[in-house]
Amino acid sequence: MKSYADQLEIIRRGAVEIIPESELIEKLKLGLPLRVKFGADPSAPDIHLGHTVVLNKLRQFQDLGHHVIFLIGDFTAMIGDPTGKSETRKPLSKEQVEANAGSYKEQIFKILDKHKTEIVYNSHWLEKMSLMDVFKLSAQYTVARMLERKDFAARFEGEKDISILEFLYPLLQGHDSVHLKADIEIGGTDQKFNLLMGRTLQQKAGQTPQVVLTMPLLEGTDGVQKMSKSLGNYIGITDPPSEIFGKTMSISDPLMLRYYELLTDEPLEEIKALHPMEAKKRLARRLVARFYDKKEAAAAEESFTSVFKKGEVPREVELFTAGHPKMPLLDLLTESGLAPSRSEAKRLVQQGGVSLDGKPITDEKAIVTLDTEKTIKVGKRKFLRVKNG
RNA sequence: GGAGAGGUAGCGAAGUGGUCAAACGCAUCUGACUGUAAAUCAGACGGCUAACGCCUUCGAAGGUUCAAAUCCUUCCCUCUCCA
Repeated sequence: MKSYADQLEIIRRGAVEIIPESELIEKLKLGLPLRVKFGADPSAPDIHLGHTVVLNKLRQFQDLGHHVIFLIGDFTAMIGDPTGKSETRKPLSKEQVEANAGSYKEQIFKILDKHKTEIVYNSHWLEKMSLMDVFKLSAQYTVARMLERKDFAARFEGEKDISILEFLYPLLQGHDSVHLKADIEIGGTDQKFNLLMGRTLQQKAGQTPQVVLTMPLLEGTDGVQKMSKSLGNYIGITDPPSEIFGKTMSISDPLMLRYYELLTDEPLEEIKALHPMEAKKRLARRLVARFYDKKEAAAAEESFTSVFKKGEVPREVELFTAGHPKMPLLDLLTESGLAPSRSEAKRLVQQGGVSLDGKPITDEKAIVTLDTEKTIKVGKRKFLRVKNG
């Protein structure tokens, strides 16, 4: 095992806060594997770059010889979002949770070391709690202190609803730490309050409180809001190489630097010296290589260059088989899923967003003859090959 | 339990009997310009129709009216103050 000072340096990189660092040092000095907890919400099984910020940190812990406990919050996911306002937190059935958890496992091992990861489900212990247990847990914290959480405070001020259940979530998450005897818990900065709850409850349970380590939230491709699937501003780690490459290329320059900072360990000064586009390509290559391999990365770059520099059609384009040899363009667009409705399809055509074999079509009444295979392009990056079945 | 305020399209927010498929802003989409960047400009932004137009939307269900997001009734939900 590395010296505690070396470990600390690695752990610090990218972290927003280590609470408190002195306790972390003490724990590291013991020279024993620490129990590093991370809780995941299984409602969104598609892992994106935002999640990888924390996963990378977990991987570092593994490489340093520590024990990672990957907690799947299946119990809370089955209850969902009590306010009913968030689309992303609908209650999930047991089957859905299981399916999501399965796909989670597949994905996290693109980053984590399978052999050094313990996966646990909080339903295993939360399900067994009696009402009395819940009462006892509730009695360990007060509403006043609960309102210290920024998000609660804001809603309280703004006269928005806060359900009682929402007060229970942090308590349950803290209780998970007690149950797992966590030494360290990692999470995004938005989780700070909940992570600290673990410390409080562990202390009351007579345990040495966990050290809290928060990582920054990664902004999505829009550069403003945090990356999330529901906002559609994400780059998924299971996205095809060309998508990862393309999405990365379309982020803004400042955002690119942010991604370098949080997703790589390259020195930023070096990156700033490059032409922004070169730097972006390098980032895109690195990301594809991380989730696939170098060969895919090179192929994605080549394809990107040919499509957007030379205006060619990408090599791999999905094929749609039409039912007729001759089809109105609008039907073709809607039936193939390129447009959600005829009105939308018409709009796209009228606005010059549709082209067939490289030729723009602005006549919304156009009929497409499918004697040979044709390629439709919609917008800047949607391609589809169509042929008559 | 009492008094009051409110629920409008993805979000925020106008609209209080017809001119409302519903102002405006944000987000989104398309085009131009570019480095598929940013900024900017132009346009679109419920569905169906070639089009006149038709159909479905303003918490839910009924009702009044030639006509309702707007008025009435009941219900559901949120917030504030009082108890």
